[in-house]
Amino acid sequence: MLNTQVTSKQSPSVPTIKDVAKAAGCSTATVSRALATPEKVSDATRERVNQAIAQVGYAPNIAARNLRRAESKTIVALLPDISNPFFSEIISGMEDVAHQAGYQILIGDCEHDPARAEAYFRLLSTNQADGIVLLTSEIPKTLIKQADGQADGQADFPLVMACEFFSDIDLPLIAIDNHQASCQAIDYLVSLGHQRIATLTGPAGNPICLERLRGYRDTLSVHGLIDQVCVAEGDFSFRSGFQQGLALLDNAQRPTAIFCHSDEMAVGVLKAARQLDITVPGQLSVVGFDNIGLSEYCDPELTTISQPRNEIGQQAMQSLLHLLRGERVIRRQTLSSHLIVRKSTGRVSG
Amino acid sequence: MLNTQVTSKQSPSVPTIKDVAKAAGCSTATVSRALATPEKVSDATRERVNQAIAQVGYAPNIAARNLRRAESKTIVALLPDISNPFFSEIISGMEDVAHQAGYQILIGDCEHDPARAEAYFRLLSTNQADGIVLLTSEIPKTLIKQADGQADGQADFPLVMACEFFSDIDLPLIAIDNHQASCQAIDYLVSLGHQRIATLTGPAGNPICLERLRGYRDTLSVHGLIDQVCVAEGDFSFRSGFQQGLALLDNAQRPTAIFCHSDEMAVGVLKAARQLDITVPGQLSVVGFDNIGLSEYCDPELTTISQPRNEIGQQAMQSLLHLLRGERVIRRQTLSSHLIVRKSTGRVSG
DNA sequence: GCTAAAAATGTAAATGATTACATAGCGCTC
DNA sequence: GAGCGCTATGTAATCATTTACATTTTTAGC
Repeated sequence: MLNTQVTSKQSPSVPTIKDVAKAAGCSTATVSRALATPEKVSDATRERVNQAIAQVGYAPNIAARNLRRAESKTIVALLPDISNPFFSEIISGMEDVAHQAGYQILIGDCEHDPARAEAYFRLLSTNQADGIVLLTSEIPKTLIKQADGQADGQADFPLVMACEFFSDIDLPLIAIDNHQASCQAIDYLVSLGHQRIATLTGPAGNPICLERLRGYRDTLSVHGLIDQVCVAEGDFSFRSGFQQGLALLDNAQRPTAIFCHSDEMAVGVLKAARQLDITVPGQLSVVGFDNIGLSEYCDPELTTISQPRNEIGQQAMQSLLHLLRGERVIRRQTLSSHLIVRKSTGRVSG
Repeated sequence: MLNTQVTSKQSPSVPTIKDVAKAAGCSTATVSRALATPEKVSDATRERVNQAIAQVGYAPNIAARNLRRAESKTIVALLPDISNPFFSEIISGMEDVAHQAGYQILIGDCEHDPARAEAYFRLLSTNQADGIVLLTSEIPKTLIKQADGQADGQADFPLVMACEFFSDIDLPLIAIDNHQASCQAIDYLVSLGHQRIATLTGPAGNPICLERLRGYRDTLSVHGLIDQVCVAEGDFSFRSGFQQGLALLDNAQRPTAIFCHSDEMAVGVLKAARQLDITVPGQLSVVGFDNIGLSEYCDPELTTISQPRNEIGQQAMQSLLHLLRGERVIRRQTLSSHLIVRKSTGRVSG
């Protein structure tokens, strides 16, 4: 008689739910239930199953589970540029909540390339992702329109926005009040005696920058300074801060204060001022935005607006999880920002 | 007769390979082949299949594919701290290569927590990830030991290290020569006349820091300055640079130069010097490490060591892809770093 | 035009888990 | 002790794709 105990599988292949069932002396259904809905299984069986799992070293095959359940337990965090430290704390907040709920975060770095954004959106339709937290408005709007095509107006498309938003598409949003934050910064500068206040925005057309710009204009208006409006456009980077800083400052009629839409641009402006021998805050006040780690360590330390980044991330993920459970979601959650006064701002010089 | 044209599925559910097969008038196997191995299908059929795919709007279900192929096309990039901008460019390099080959990058932020690292390693055994690029040595070594348990000594475990490494575990590694880079920095400082040169390292025991420390010691030794060795320990952050900077500098016998193991720590040291009214580079020279974006924008601009971060990422991913294909892999790839001299270093003052 | 080899295609099993449905067992009531 | 309801469990279909193997068709050589 031949050896009937042929090794049915070549190597000690990774154990499946069948192996557990065999070891526990029950069916695969019971094992599955013991894991997914322990309360539906008798104490004795549950105990046996758990021992069997430990004994054979079982770990569920997630691809199989995902296939059957038609979900991936993966959330895409879509952002414009991973090298911007602004996002890391938001991601961190998202991960806290996501991991708790058994979800993973896939970071989608668009690098300002629409094709990348599209690729990440495609993950939704191929069941590789269950939802998206959108941290940029720099993507083709068609991606959302086609995805969001619900007749009832109330999108149940699993997408929430954080920080950034679209002016013409209504999606659940977690963000600060950019208009108000901007007003606060300009008010503060005016209170220091500044009259020629410039602002250095992010990319043209970016809705949050437009909000901030509106706050800038409104506040100047309130103080009768509307004819002093002076706007330069950057892209949030050190480099654009430096370049636009030079352009704004190398000028007899130069501003006495610059309100920047990111801390990195503010640091670029600081460098431009140094190069032109303009002292900060003596001859120039600079305000940043975001309160990234650097703002405490540059010279001079940066006056800036702080966003509750971790909380934004948490809330965004929380909202998305609600959406995924089919629950209704708050359309707009506004978290509070605040102005942090450090050393880069001062009273206007004679 | 009843309406036989009952909608077999409730909603216009997402099309599967069966729908394509039906539309193209062939079997699912042929459709699958037309996609995976087009050369095995006749021109006419391939054409019909492609049209059918476009017609029904088919996209393959990845979970099913992953299950069947027992792979995930996902690579984990495990790093100690996502908020460190040093990593973003490496990730970017990894993504370029990975996407080209049809792989995704899952960023695993360990946040210095071993449990997180373990969770990401578990993705391997559950088929949720195909390989790991390890960018930190701050993980429990047992994770690798148990995973790497191959008798032949030549690990075919799908893991490569980049930048960081273990002193006692031999894994494929892509990195610069930290010892040499450190020698170069110290040599340069000595050539400027410095004798009391301190070094501010990363976390104690970190192998790359030990390498750099060795270079520091060796070079001082060569110049007969071995009795001037002065070492402080940080953790790569702004904050630790500032604190250790104060400790090193608030002292009559203070060093005239500090070699920091990260740019952020160097910027922290700059702040400490400002606070103590020590001019840089007049009374103190500072050298950083990594050449992150900030180093051109701080004051003074930072002399630092540049690592080819994008290339490191590319090579690391390339090596991992080789491993995954079962090919042999270069155990150690050393890329070249170089010293970038800016404004934070100068001749020692009388 | 026949045959063998090669190419193209189809059939059906397999991947590993979940779950609708069926069934068994038990305790309880009347 | 028949009937009911409840819990616990098993059976087998299902998810969407890939692929070994079988079968058919085409090509080429003579």
